[in-house]
Amino acid sequence: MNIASVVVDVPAKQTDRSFDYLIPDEWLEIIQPGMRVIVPFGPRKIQGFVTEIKAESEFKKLREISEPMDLEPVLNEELLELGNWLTENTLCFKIYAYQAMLPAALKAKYEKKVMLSSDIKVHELPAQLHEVFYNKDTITWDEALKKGLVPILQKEASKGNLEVIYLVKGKLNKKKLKFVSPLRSIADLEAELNALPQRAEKQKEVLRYFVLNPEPVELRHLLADLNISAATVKALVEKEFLAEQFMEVYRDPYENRTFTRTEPLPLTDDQQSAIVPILASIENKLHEVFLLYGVTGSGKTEIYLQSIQDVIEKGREAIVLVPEIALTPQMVNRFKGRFGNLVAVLHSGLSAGEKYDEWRKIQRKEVKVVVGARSAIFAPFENLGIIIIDEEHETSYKQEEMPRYHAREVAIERAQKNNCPVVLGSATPALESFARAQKGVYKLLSLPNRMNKRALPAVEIIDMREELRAGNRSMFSRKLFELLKERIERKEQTVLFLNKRGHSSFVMCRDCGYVMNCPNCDISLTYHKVKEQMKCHYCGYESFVPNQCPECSSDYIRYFGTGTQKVEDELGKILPEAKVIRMDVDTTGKKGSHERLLKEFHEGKADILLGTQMIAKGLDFPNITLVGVLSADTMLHLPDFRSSEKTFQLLTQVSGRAGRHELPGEVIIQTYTPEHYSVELAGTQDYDLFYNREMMMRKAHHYPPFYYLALITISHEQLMNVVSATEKIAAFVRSRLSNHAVVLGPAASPIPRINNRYRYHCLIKYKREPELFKTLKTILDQYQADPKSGLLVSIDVNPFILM
DNA sequence: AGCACGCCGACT
DNA sequence: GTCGGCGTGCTC
Repeated sequence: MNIASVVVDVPAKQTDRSFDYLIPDEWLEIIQPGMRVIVPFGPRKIQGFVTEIKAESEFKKLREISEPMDLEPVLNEELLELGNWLTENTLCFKIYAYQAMLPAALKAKYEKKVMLSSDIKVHELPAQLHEVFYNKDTITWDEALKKGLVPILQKEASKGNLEVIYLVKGKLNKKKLKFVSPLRSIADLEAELNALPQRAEKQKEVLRYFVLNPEPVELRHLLADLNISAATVKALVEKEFLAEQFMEVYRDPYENRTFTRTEPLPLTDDQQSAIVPILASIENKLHEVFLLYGVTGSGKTEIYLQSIQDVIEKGREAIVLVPEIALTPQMVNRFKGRFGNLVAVLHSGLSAGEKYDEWRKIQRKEVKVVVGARSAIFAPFENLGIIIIDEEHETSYKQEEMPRYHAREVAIERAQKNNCPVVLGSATPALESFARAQKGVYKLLSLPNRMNKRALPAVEIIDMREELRAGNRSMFSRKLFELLKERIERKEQTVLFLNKRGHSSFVMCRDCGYVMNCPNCDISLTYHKVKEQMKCHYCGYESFVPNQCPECSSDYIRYFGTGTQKVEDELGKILPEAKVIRMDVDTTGKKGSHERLLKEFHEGKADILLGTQMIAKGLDFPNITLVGVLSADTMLHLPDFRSSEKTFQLLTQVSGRAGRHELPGEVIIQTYTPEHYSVELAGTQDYDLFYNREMMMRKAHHYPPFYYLALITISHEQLMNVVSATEKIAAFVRSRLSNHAVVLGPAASPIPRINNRYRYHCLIKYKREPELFKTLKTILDQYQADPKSGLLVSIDVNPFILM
């Protein structure tokens, strides 16, 4: 058993398999499946994952593993297997699957260097190189490139005077601090204390400290607490009374915060009947998927908490997924408050190092619960007792890069392997989920009432066309304006929600209708006020803001669309006395600013919170009594079969922000299409009716949940080439699938060109096609193996964005 | 992905 | 005759 199968860190068709290596004797007992290793691969050294240990290999001329990168496996057996599942189900390279399961800090970085050969002295090299190798024996390849030294270095390398070496960086990246601890017994310390001369008062003080606190203490703290210098400690270390050592510490992002301990709350009858089946599933180690369908404010979180409590008591572990934007301090507090330091938190606001530390806590089994965004589904627990996905309908659970997985599917796969339940919670379940619950694939648990029977807020839908007809050209309806004023007088708070997606501010000429487009992509440029320029969201192209129309030279060229800044400006005009906090990508870019702004609002430092998507969730402040949605229908007309569903969900979520506490809430939804069922039914908050209506639409148009989808996108610099390639691919797919499947295309992608590459796609709608994955794999094999054609083919199984 | 190997055009 | 262009194919 001295051969390791290794998946190497080279994302390419030809290397998407394992390579066998000999394990050197010194590592024989150490190297295990799931560890990262450094291996020679051709002329360089790269990172790889050991997937298997075996006794024999087909391949004869095996090379040796250079060294392990971990002391213990970073992927356990279950995760290694999950990697295979991910690879097969999302059609990605194996290496991508493994990388997706680990914190970014564990991803290898490579460095190429030129090193002086051991038997060579600097003066034996050409004079030109004397300076660069003066008192060091390596230089980086980058430096050599910059200084134009590559040719001469290569010449010396061929003579054997220099060597090109490849380093794999990013081994253990733990934060270590210097600690001091006593090396002798307390009695010895006391003896020394008495033996020390009078003038060694400082040393005595240190000894006295350790007599009282014999545990290791961080050097920095010791020095500060006793007001002594490092020299004092050093003297005692030299006399071998104390020892210095480096110990791993965690960068704890929540270090300076205290969490108020909470106890389980008594459950309402509804909650009680919902939690019973979950607890039974935990008790019997049964894999079941529950859809916890509960209106906003119905107390889903308490069910999560008490289920987790039960899991922990049974010695098992829990994963809680929360959408990134809902992963607020409030949310974290609820879990930390209940389970204290048994909780690890993983979200994008953490630095790479902090994320790695949280992950280490999981790996070292120091925590029992992980709360995190999508990728937390890969937490390296070994004895999962429950997986909870809150707001399960959120589209952010689908990863849009490789591997294009959906956290819900991964959760179900992991839960199956761990014989534990999955709880999907939502007030507005994804249609797919609710349909499965209807069919009995998932078990439906309902919480139809808000806690303490508090009423859902009253929702009023305002027809903005009427406003226009009545001569109101502002973006605030008369009703909303009136209520806003009222709230300010009553010192109550308002949340204004701007649905910006798809309608970011663009520049348009009012005379000729000219819209400023990106020269590389077929999409309009977005106006950025901060930098006072136009920017392309897809390729990063930047341009100045025109003050004259390039087409007709009109001066009436203005930015259009309602960005948050614009709303803020207008608010300043019509309600100058209102204090507004704006939350969007511009104001929350800096780390911690999101939290700070919410805190300020919570403390009542503003009357109005104005924002986009990011304020739709988790906001639970007692003083919010009015919610205004400025334009409900901005994303209704996107080329996306889920746009109605998304609109309904978003409006329902936003409405739920109002009146969650004692004060009753009011909601104003402004729209240009009040008759659209997703707007209308969001007004009455009638999910069931919406579900029925939307299901009819989906059935009629052959969309999920009636059909599965797979999207093939092909791009090339030449339009002709994309079209013909897409035609070929579509024809091939048609020939291989049954006639129950619908193959649409070739069709231009909704964004027909990105970065000067034309994009065409082919959409497959199917129910049961055993040959489909094989077919898709064949397509990928053919085009990925042939990069010189210039064609890029990407496949998204169950796409969420059809662009 | 790198990188080496290899087979054709313009230079010391 | 060689230096170097980047097409082709391999990496255990």
